[in-house]
Amino acid sequence: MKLKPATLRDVAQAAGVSLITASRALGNPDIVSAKTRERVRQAVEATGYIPNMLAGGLKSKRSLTVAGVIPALSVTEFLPVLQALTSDLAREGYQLLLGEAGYDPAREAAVLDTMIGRQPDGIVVVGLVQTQRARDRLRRSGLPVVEIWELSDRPVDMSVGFSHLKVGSALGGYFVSKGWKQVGAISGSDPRARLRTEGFKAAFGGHVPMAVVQPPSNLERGRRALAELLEQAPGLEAVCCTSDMLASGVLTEARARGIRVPQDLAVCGFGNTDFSAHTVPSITTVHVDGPEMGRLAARLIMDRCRGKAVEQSVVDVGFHLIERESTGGTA
Amino acid sequence: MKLKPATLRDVAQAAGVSLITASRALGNPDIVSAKTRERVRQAVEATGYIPNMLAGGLKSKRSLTVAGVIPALSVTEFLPVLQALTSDLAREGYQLLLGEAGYDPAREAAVLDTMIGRQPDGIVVVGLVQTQRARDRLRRSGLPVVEIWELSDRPVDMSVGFSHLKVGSALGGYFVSKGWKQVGAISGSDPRARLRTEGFKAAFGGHVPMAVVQPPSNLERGRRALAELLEQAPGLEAVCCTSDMLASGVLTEARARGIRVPQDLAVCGFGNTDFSAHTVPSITTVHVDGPEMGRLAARLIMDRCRGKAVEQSVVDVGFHLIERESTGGTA
DNA sequence: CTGTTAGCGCATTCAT
DNA sequence: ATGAATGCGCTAACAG
Repeated sequence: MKLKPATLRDVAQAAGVSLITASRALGNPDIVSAKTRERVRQAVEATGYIPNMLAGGLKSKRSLTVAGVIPALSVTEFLPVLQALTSDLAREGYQLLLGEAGYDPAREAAVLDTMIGRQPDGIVVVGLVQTQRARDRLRRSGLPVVEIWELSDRPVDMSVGFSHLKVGSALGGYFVSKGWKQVGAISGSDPRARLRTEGFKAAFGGHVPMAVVQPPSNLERGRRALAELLEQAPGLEAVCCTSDMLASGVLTEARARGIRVPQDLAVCGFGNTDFSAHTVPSITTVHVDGPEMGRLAARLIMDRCRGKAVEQSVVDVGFHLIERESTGGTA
Repeated sequence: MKLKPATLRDVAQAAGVSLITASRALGNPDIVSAKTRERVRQAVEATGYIPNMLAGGLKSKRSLTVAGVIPALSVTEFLPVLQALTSDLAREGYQLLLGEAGYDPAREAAVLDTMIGRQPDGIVVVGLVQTQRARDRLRRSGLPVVEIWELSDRPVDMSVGFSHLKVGSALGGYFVSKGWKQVGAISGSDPRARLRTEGFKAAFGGHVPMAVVQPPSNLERGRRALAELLEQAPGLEAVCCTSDMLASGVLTEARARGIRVPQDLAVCGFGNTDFSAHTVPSITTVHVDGPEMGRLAARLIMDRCRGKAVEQSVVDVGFHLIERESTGGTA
């Protein structure tokens, strides 16, 4: 046990080579003789050397770090994205620096600033960057930036996502095609959920009874929201929820009240969360490919780091509706 | 839009002071005259300066970064911990560097090495550090390390958690006190779930029909596990699951089969996940305080960074059983 | 293939 | 209260 952690100088000394040779043996092994490489390897082992990436990054301008900013960790719909991002980056030796923006523009701007200060090699933001100031500072940083989970016609840099408005329209169109008239919406309060709900309502001329759910969108609030909605609209035939968890709450509350789904009430969710196929009845929902978005974001950033020109800076990953029992489907 | 991001030198120039005065105006504002401070502030604004924390950290040995290593992001039981950790750290200006160990000792060791290399001011590991080599290297790094979510009698450094074995024993004792004889267990395959199941089985002399669920522990696998268990033990009276999601799957499968819970089959889960109180029937479970563990870990690390001696290096946060309808309770 | 020189951007000595 | 020098640990140039 040494008091001072070993530095590259110690390794070089132990291996009997110069500092830079040791550096190359580790970072660029091909341009060093096999013998030297081996001696350095042994010296590393002997000294317990762990490279100081702060120093390396300062000099080389590559910190092998990517910043990820997410509205809230508690919102499980973002987890698949985060996970794909983390593991794809890790595979290339990059580590994720995590920040929570808390659905608060000022907080987001502050988080992005501290991120930039840590000199990541790229930044992934879940959602669109909200303040103009933050957008400017991101641009000025010159870093690759990917806004994810939502599409922007004018992204800070790159964008990977899907249209929430179109998701809502698709659901609205589906409800219309089913012939339901007395419909309702249960919507999360965040901007993207609202956007989906807007799209849905538009299919019914914009006038639809609605319950808004403050975060977190959990089972309990889904139950309460249905209760609320039924007071507003006792003849409710079908309800569109902005998350599968809310839909699951609706199923639960309906069951507790003896309302049959889908015979008395049709229900749909959003997210194709893993449980949604296995509830009773299974939940009709919209699938979006979170892992794919994470992977794409990782790829775009890696490509940019390696100087590859990115052909497409806005990627629409789309979505698709999955019809299940909760709206009369068979799956 | 400048091509080169502004450095402290640019700020100093713009403010008409020396580099170090600018540095102090930002990092140590009290020891600088109010006038100077204001001029520097304006220069910062004008230049769009964002401090390079790699450089600052290299010199000052404080990176304002804490590493967090988690088995898998997809395991939702760890999210409350992560969230509390992230937000508590953010409040003090620290950012979380996230790593996934993937339930793989070699991977864990590798992740920890790259973490150490990034010179964090502390490291939080969910679970016990698995390899001796990693433990040694962590010790040698001299960094504050908190192992969380599990207790260790011989932690690398500090430990905040609870005894999984005792959780199992408590559940076993509870089942015994209810007079159930034909009991079964549905257990996740990770070491901690197994430990809880061991504790449970011990209360029944160790011989209990069991289904082991590979990750992820989701609703579907809970359903299948019950089906499996019922083949082994058709007379099953009560089943103990290592997560609420599995328990929820059991409820679902039971309902699909016309098995009444709790009359025909009692069920318990683990984690007091937010939905568990609101399913029908509500799920008897074990509550552990994830956020508290996250907060404690953050506090221990912050304290250590500030040179405060930590009085208690192993903290047992305990747990408690919450009796609900799925085992005949009333909540 | 290897070594020498010179910084990366900042904060910690010292000095004034 | 301010400033000048020095070096954190490493790598990109260039040389040999």
